[in-house]
Amino acid sequence: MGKGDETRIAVLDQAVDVARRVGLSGLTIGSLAEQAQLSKSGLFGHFRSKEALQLQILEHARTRFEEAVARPALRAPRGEPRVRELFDRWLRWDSLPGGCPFVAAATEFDDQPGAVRDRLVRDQRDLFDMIATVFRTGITEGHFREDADPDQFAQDFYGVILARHHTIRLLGDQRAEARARSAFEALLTNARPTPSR
Amino acid sequence: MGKGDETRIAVLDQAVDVARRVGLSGLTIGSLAEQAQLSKSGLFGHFRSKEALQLQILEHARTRFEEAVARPALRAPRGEPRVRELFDRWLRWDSLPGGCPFVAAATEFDDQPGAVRDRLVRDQRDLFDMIATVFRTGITEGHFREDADPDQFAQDFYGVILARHHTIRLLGDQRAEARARSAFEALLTNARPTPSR
DNA sequence: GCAATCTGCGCACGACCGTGCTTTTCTATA
DNA sequence: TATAGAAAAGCACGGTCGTGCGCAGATTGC
Repeated sequence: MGKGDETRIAVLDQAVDVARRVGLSGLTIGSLAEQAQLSKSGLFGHFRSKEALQLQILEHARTRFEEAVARPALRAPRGEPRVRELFDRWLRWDSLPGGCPFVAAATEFDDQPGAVRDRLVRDQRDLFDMIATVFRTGITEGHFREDADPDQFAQDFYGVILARHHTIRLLGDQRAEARARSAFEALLTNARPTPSR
Repeated sequence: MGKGDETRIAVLDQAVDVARRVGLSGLTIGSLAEQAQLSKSGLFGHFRSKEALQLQILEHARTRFEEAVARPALRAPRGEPRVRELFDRWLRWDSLPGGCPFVAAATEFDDQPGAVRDRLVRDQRDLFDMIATVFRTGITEGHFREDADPDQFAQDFYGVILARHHTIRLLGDQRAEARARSAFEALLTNARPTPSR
């Protein structure tokens, strides 16, 4: 890895953090260069356009997410423990300063067609698929009902995270954390097989 | 109401629609003027700054929300019917082109201190309080358990709406609507008194 | 250790931003 | 209908945005 890639990655690291706070369009090349102690054109040279920069930021964020949330969760035992681990790590990921960058980006770009949006859609779809897949391991393990709907669970799961995200970030209400966990427990309870009597 | 107020309100009407799509900062005075068939300075004259414009947009959006969602819902019978009516109307409100403007604004400003954010916080808090209050009528009516937590319900309620918002707007998955309704039913079921056996 | 390539800087550009000031056009009232 | 006042336009400003070009210095492969 040459010097070029080195600084490019350093820039992306910072950029992801900035994107958490101000989003992908709020982010400006000038201010990013300042933070990275680079000239505007010096930084710009590494990416050929702002859109390319935004795409690389998304890619970088995804890598980070996989390292911090997805991959470790998949190492937990199949079924409910894995679902729990996923939820737990997701909350921690969303608790980093600025919150989950995908949430910010999704709200920004859901009405702006283009390559960034396309990429975002792909990532979001993968996220949902992952939740559903992890949930399915719980069905085959007998932790959850046979007739439970993994896609329904995925959407509900994400809703719990989003509600906590909004409540904590905007209202600053720390009790949102406990409520999210409580909502998650309710989700699991509803998914479990009804005890045969 | 003189001519001034007339056009000011017409501008705000359009501005709320634009804000749904691009948010409060994405919105620009120039493009807004073009849409309203006004000169940039002509439009600007009605608001003394962009921040003032953003604040008035929020106020206008809130008025619209109250007309379309809050007030009509409060006319439904106390308890579960009222909760249902609230949910139903909320979904319809979020289904307008661009989605709920508060969701967009909240994500934009949750990290940008200032008057806009302050206003947003107030509105969001009122929203949550309203949900909780409506839910409480269900407790006193005996539709919901005595020990149910209205604040928990409010956060869960909002989570269902947010998850649908994201899934439909970004992924374009129309099944999200049905899943949201299903999640809402589960919320209600969990809140009902356990049948005495 | 030299040469070639790569990295970063300085500078400038055109576009658009929010915002004022001045002038023209419209509106409402006496 | 004349006129005071409101509404809108015209124009210009300083600033910042993304982007391009040419050059100096650093890095790297032989």
